[in-house]
Amino acid sequence: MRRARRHRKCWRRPARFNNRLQGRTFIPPSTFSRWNAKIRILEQLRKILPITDVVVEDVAAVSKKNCRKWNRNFSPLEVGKRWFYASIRELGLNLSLRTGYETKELRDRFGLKKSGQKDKKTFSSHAVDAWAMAADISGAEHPTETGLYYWTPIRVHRRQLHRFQPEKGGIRKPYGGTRSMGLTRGTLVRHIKYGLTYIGGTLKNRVSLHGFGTGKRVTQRARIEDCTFLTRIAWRTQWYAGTGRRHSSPHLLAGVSCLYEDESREISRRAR
DNA sequence: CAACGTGCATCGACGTTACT
DNA sequence: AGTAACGTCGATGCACGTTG
Repeated sequence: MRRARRHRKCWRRPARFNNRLQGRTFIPPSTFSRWNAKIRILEQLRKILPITDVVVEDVAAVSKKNCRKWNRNFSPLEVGKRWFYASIRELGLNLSLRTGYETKELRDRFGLKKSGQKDKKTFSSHAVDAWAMAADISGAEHPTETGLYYWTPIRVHRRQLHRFQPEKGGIRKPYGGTRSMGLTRGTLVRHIKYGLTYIGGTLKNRVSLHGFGTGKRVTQRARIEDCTFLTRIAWRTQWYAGTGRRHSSPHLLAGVSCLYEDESREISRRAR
């Protein structure tokens, strides 16, 4: 399928003759994407917080025996890590590393417990280790916030652009892709009825809208005229309030990212 | 033993269809 | 018009067997 496409004429395709690595190391695209996502989060956080240090739990790669060279130079984890660490330093941040064992010791020192239930979106299952490592650098004594902010990348299907099975008449319907009716998928929108949502797929001159917090499809037949376009987003974000502690500061509403401060202000104003 | 292929289950996204 | 369910597809992870 994709192989066939490679041989087709494609006048939009820009010249690719000058895309050699030129001394840079190769990172597999999927690896790059994952690590780069963390860097982008870091860059966003830096816009609203005075970050000076970054602590990372340095995970040991599963090494293949008798393959020292592979382990060092080719293991996606090793390559990704090296790229990640270098990127952090390039941002002008101090980078510290901790091993998994050190992290556990820190956790014990702070008297914190870790929960293995990763499906529970709680501080103790996802954030303790990060907090303990950060506290080791910053000197914090106990967690003051146990809420969680979830960032989920909005995924679009780019590879398959048509259904595999042709309709009657031999025409394959469009499927996936990054645009719906000329709009970029993932564009944040305010709909007359459904509110803060983002653009998903399309059907018969209508678009699907997905809830900003949950990503759940709320409608499939939204008219474009009913939408106010706000901005393009690459993540959906959701706030999980910590339990057993009241927040002194008015926290953001579920699903409202700090990137869109105007939006959240507007929404909390309405909620009041 | 590592490397690879295969089958299976699961998840989420997408577009269609049936029902109210 | 609104909703729910459905089938298809891509992505992923796992267990298992085969190969060299």
